[in-house]
Amino acid sequence: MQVLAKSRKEVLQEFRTGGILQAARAVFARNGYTAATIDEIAEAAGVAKGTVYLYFDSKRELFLATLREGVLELHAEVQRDIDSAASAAAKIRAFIHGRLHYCDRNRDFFRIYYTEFASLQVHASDESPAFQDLYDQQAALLESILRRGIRQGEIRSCNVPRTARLIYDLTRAAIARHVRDGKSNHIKESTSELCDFIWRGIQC
Amino acid sequence: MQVLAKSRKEVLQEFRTGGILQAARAVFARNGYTAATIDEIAEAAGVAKGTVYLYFDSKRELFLATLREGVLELHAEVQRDIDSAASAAAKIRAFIHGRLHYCDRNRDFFRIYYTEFASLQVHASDESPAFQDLYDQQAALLESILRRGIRQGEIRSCNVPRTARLIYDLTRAAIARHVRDGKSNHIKESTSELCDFIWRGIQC
DNA sequence: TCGAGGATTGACCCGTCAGTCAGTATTTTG
DNA sequence: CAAAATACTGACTGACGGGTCAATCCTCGA
Repeated sequence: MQVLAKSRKEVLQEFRTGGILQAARAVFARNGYTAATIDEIAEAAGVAKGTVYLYFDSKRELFLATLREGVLELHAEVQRDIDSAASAAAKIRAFIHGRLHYCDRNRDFFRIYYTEFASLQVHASDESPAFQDLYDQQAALLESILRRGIRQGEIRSCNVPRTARLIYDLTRAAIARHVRDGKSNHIKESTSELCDFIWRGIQC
Repeated sequence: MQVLAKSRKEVLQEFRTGGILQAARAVFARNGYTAATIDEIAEAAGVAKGTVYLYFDSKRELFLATLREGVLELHAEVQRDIDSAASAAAKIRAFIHGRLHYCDRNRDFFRIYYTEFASLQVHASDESPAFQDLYDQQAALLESILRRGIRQGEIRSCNVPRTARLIYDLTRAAIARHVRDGKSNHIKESTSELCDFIWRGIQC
């Protein structure tokens, strides 16, 4: 019964962890990190406060776990979309559309992601490096798309890291508006408009 | 002596208010709203905690006053720059350059502005409307520049409000990188690169 | 110089909440 | 079924910090 017992324990572990993470995501998204309380998260998850601390060491760690979970899932999904696109233009479109699509389905996650990203930009902190790496990795992804596009004559020569950042920033801002305005339709249109802007600029 | 007495009081009022605002700006920028304490701000301003409450009703109000002061000054400066530019391209450049220039000189302000903007985007709050108006007013400024450019054949037809937002977002993101990376030079270059991106896109 | 009125101070009050842990419930094992 | 192990609970603690206010300090006119 050793194997089964262990499996049962694992299942329970996963069940609780998942439930708490889901509750935390909602509460953090609604109130922001500071205003959210462990009591509220515990209640939302249907467990006692103490139980939360059986699965996560601290409020901060719970928050970071919530963030990390979403970021990893987002990145994996977007990566898939990009890989199945051919041209640089299509890959950039996949980058934008994949993100919009994921965040539209996971608005709570995006709220956390967005504010945390902003404060990370501005306040150096201890756990910054870990997330900075995740972000940089995404920027690097865009950079390689751009470089390939330039090499193949699809994209004009430009400062690649800087341009990658601009596209990344534009995408984030576009998602913010989407999430804020609450329209879950029009994702395709938003993507097209944004791609058009990035591609052609505003010049006549 | 009525007039003089009043004037003296006013001078003192202004002196204290200014000192506290300045200290608050630095402390809020360094620690963020929640982690900042009134004790720390009071110490930085060289007054006792109670004195802070003689000039501002609450922590939140002090924060908002700090933010408002900067936003108004920024907007006034940028407005001047835009007014003295002729073409749409020059006005957009003035919009970007003016902001970069101001925030580069007032980095503490920008840190506050940036994080607050992000959380405003995501969490509806009581005092949102007042600041939302300020932001919208800036977006409207950009919109009228765009419309004029389109009318005069300088800019191609596009979704004006959306495009204005994109330019606004790009500018903010560019400043964030500047402030984060700490280079106070290269403002002109950054402006040019950004204008180029907005104008021509990345297409070959 | 005196004292009235205003400005300033900082010790204190009090609500909040992250984190703890002794006790209870549930499951497993022998 | 008893007892050991494991999971869970929620009342409690201690730190923290926003906000207060009685006491003190200054300034200035008489």
